[in-house]
Amino acid sequence: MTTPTSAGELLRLVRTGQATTRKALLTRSGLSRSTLTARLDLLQTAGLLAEGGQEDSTGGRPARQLRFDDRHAVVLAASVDTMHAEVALTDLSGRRLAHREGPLRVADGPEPVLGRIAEWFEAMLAEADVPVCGVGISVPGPVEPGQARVTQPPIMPGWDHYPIDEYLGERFGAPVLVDNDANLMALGEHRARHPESRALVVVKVSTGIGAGLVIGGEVYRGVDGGAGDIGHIRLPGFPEARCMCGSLGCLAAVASGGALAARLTEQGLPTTSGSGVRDRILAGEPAAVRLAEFAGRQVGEVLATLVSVVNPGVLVIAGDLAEPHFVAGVREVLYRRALPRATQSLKVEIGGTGLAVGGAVAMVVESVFSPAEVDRRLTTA
Amino acid sequence: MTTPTSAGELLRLVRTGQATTRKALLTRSGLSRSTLTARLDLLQTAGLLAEGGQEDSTGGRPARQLRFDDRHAVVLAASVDTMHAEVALTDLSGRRLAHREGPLRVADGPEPVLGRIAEWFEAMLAEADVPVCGVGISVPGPVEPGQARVTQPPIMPGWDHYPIDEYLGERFGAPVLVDNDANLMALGEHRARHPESRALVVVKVSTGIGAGLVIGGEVYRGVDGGAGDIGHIRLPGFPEARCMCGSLGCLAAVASGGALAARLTEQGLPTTSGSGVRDRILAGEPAAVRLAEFAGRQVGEVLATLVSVVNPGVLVIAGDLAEPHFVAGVREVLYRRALPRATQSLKVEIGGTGLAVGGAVAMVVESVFSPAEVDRRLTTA
DNA sequence: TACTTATGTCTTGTCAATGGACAAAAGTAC
DNA sequence: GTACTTTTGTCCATTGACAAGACATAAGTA
Repeated sequence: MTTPTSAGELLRLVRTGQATTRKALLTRSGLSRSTLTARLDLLQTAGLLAEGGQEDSTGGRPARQLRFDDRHAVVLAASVDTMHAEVALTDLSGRRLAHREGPLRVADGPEPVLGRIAEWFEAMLAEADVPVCGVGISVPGPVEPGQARVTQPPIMPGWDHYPIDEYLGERFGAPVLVDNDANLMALGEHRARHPESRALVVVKVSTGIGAGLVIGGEVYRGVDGGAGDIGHIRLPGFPEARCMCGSLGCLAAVASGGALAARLTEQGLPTTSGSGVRDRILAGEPAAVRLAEFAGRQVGEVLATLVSVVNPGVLVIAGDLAEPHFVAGVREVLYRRALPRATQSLKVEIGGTGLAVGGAVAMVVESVFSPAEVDRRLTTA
Repeated sequence: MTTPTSAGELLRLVRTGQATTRKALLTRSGLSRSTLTARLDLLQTAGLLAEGGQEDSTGGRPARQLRFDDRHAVVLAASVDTMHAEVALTDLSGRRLAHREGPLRVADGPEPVLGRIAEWFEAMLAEADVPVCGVGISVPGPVEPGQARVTQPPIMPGWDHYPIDEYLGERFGAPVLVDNDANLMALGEHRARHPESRALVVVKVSTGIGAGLVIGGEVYRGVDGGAGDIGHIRLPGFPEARCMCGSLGCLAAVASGGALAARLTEQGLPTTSGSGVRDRILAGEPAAVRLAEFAGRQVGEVLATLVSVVNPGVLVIAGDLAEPHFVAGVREVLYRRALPRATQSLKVEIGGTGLAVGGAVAMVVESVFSPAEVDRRLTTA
């Protein structure tokens, strides 16, 4: 059913901006006009496709633009972080229609956290009365591929195998998708800023350290869903650094926001979290700046290998420590340790905010409006 | 043309062993019997498909087996290594019909080396009179994706951009495909021993050090074709080790066969190449064994990060140094430095011989008999 | 007003594939 | 040897998707 010219595929072409007029779809799909019209009619009556403005005329009648009807449903997305959470109600293009955020301790366990998130969701929904097509949640822990549950999270006590999908699914009557924050940040960054990149890596450095990989346009998870798990690689030379995972000398125990907070506190500058470290760095406190560069270099040691192995086009540093001093440390080691071949066309960037929420929206929209799913709904309806 | 049930796809199902009887193809493809018969007839008259033996009866007429006619053409494959080359004439399943090998210095330049390889090819062809469907060459240097030429090879003087495909293509009247040895070893290992693995890494440790990745069944090359290029990551702690790439402290300058040969020579045990080092290790010479374990640990440092990033199911150590002492060093560091999550289901193995030749054959066969290519030929013929 | 380009809507023909019906082949069970 | 089962081949009418045109509008520019 899902051929390269099925209705679902056509919708994908429009949705991803690869073809936004009937003319473009005609040449791109190779379909005849009659067939194309029939398909588009189906999509339009299903409310998936809408007509937009007009192209500039090239001498004759201007082409009418087609757009994915991104207003006929909304997505609920949430990013749960260690000490903080953020939720958004977006249209299907990821535009934010409403937003909430606030302190929320993931360590309090799933029900308090998800309860608060559900309250936020409901408050946002009260404002706009549109059906919810899906819920996407970003969590700071490992998620088994395809499951909506966290497994053996190091910093999420009480969450192990908690049925996040059931809790939220019953409450909002929509499919619930969950993934790890680094994965979703990578997905969000890819879709929002580097849709053409064949390989992109996001490294999140906050309380912990983790990487997300997007390869060939899809999140790469590895065989056990552990790909990108660089936070607990043991660095040589730090046998005394105790990590919250229980080991000694982990990268996260040396260079994460949590580790730097502890060091600053030792040095008489009480700091409790990665965002506290960030504040001190941004304020220009010398000790914090030195530590940021140091941490950047440590992470850079690992990223040099990562870049040599994966050879990505884009490397994004995100999270609390994603600021110029840290990134300078990363760059310094990266360019010293990795081959020019791997770094010459590499872009190293600082990530924006809201990446995880954006990735969660993308995950939901691409699942709910995948060509196969769209075709299925059109034929059963 | 290439639908999920086209003749080419059917051939692929048979070739990869996913469906080897008409019955199986029927249920698997969902085609009607008439259509399936027509497709199979096409493939049979084109000489691509042959009938094999019979399945065991399940109470009635036993199903006849279908097999890819792996005798109707042959593949010429060659693996060029630094000091040695190996060629094979194989059928389309990769079975060796003839074989040659001998010392051959890649540093002598493309024409002497390719000339000798072409002589071997011709000698082997004289024995069996079957058409050549393609030529596959494995080289110890970087190959631009999709090209049949080496670019800026560190250890192949005179080969830069040499048109290998033209030289051999004119001589044998068949398409010529070229790829890096690590990539082809990974492909060969995947196809021969781990066809189900979703992510497999081969690390070749001989004169140099390089890794090849097979992800989702295909060779992963990264954005610039540099993926797996771990030989010249600079290790901390070896500022004096001069590498043939011109840098200092590269992994290859510390732990490759070439580096160990130099160290052994310094210690009064003259050794010229990686295979010389191998001989001394296998002979149990204490200095060589100690060095092998040392080198294994150094490579293990890098592989710990690789395994954490890629989370492969299989890690194969191949090349001159692929022997138990070296691998013990790798394992020791790997399990100490990487997370259990990444290593618990990881198989660490020692690679067999002839992997690169096997990979070269697979590269050729899969290119020449890809569904798209098969469909194209059936329709034009 | 003439021309150009984009789009919608018919009709008709083509072609691939289905779905049976019928037949034959090649085993097993007794 | 006979009855039954299962696999395979073949023929043919029907279906359904699509292409290819023809024709008609729509909506701009020169």
